[in-house]
Amino acid sequence: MNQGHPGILYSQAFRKAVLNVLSSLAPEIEPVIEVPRFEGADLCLVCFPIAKVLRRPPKEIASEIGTMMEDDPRWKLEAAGGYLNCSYDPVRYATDCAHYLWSNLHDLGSIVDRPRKVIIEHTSANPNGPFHVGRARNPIIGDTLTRMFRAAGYEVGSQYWVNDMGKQVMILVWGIHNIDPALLPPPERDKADHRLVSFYQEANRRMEADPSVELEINSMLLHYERAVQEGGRDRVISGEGSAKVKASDVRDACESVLEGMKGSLADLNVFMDSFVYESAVVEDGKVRTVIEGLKRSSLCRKEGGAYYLDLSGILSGGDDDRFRKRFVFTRSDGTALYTTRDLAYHLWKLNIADVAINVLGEDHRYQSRMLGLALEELGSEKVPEALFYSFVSLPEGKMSTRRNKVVFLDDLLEEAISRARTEVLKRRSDLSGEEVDEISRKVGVGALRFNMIRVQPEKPITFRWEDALNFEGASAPFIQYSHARACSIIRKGGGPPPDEPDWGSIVEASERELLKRLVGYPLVLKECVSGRRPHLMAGFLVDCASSFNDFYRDCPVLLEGDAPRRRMRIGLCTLARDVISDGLHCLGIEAPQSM
RNA sequence: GGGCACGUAGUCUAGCUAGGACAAGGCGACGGCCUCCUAAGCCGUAUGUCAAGGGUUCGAAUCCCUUCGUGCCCGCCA
Repeated sequence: MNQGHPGILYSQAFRKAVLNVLSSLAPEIEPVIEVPRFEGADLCLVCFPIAKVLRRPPKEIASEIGTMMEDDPRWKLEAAGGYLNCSYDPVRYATDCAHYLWSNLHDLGSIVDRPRKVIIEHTSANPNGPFHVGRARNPIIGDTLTRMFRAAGYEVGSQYWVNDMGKQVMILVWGIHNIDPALLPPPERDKADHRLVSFYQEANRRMEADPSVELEINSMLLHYERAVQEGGRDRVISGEGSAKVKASDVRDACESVLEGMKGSLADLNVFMDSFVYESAVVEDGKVRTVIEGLKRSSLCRKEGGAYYLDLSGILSGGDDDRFRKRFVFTRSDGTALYTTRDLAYHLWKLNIADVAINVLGEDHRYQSRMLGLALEELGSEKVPEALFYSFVSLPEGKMSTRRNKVVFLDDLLEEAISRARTEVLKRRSDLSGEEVDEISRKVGVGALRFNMIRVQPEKPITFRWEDALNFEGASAPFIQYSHARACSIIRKGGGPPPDEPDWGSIVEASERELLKRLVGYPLVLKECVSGRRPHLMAGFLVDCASSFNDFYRDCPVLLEGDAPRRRMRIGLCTLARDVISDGLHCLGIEAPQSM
């Protein structure tokens, strides 16, 4: 795992050298060594803390430590202000970076030596209609994280927790069985989720207008839960006055809508490893077991017939009676709630994984905290981690499926791909129709995913078409373009060098900068994974592409007359190509060979 | 009422977890670069009380406190 990474090796060596001198000067001090912001040095020793202990000027200490340190062929030292700057020998370091990358090209990401089982739950949107852009960050963050864990060597599975027992779904089911399709507007897309969402929307309208509809839906919900609990999937759950609905129809409806939703995910290069249905944890008795367990808790209280955990001693905040801190886990009629089923699911999940990560909208913060507390109360030694994201909003405000004030993910994607197509056609007249299609799709999907992942999840995003579909500057196409350029050079240069080139001919600053940049890949991936900060990869790849563009500008490859140097530069292109395509792969963005 | 987030140039963001040298990019604006490996690129110019105030520190965008603004949540809904 990252053995022999030059960045780590050099900084460890520098620290050791500093420590050697410091042991005689101020043995108790732990030196502060960091990477300086400005260019011109690779590391610096911050001398202010030492100055404070020794009660001498930092500037003086910096130069004194500098002169006391033994000469090392790997670097040059220079005192500046209160800092002792360390600049690596440029050719030596670049050569080491290149050699490291070349030797590890096929397993650059691996950072764990023993696989740990990780389950990442994400998306988990109610199966009642197409995805809208408001929650589009969820599958993108979740899938990106999954890909990164996998690249880093973890054993990882992504799970979609399907809510097939909630009211939203029952509204949809009621609608499908009670509304005449002829009365509905034609669907905007021939896809199950788009076809069926109109039933959901119309059912909502009828429910708001007619209280008896809501009563019927609630009753269906109750009968459905009993049927599932008792294994009676064939049982009729609807009442006298409305169309006959069987328990199994609910699951069928969910699966139909989900088929459509899976299609949207696949279009985004998002693939789930498994779908876990809520009804499954009810059916197999997990929910019942959880309820029994919670009833034994010292925090358990009963009011009416309902049971809850009293969390007022744990959760902070005001104790006004209107804002009770209760984790209710059974209704007075004895039935379970969503949170109870969620708890059962998590208990099972934590049992089969070392780490469980949930990608959740910011509206789930409170609930997620409650869930964690309930798990602890049940004696679970593990609690899921949560990665929260803020919603994508429209310039005019929040999106809502119910009120039909949405941008559908499918529409956004289609627009992105068609916008990409016009860009491709603008530049390339030599491509076949299929090639144009393929490049447009890769660029369109990439632009979309990049835009959603580049921002820290907890920061809000306002959706604007012109930003989302901007193909210039810090964007996926910018990175893909550099990749395509590298591919083109390699192709025209006769393919990647069969053997490791002699890196000794590296002279140009932009060659060295490119290598320094690229060698950061394993470290960035590690930070993305262990810090659960997938957005860092986006910025890193922009930097890589930018460094490659500098190299491209300064260093002709195919026109280079000196054969070893030409080979070395094709080697550099190969390294850049592979690091960029690995990084893009982590982001679920395809790297075109040509564009 | 309370809890939890967020606030960085016209605009969008990085940097904040682990405080360090003049706050880094993108878009937009303006001006340049295709007889040379893909101009989705490159070069240059202009733009900032890092929301405000206080504190800790040799040093604060970063840590602490207060205030303001925005969003989310506080159901025997999911």
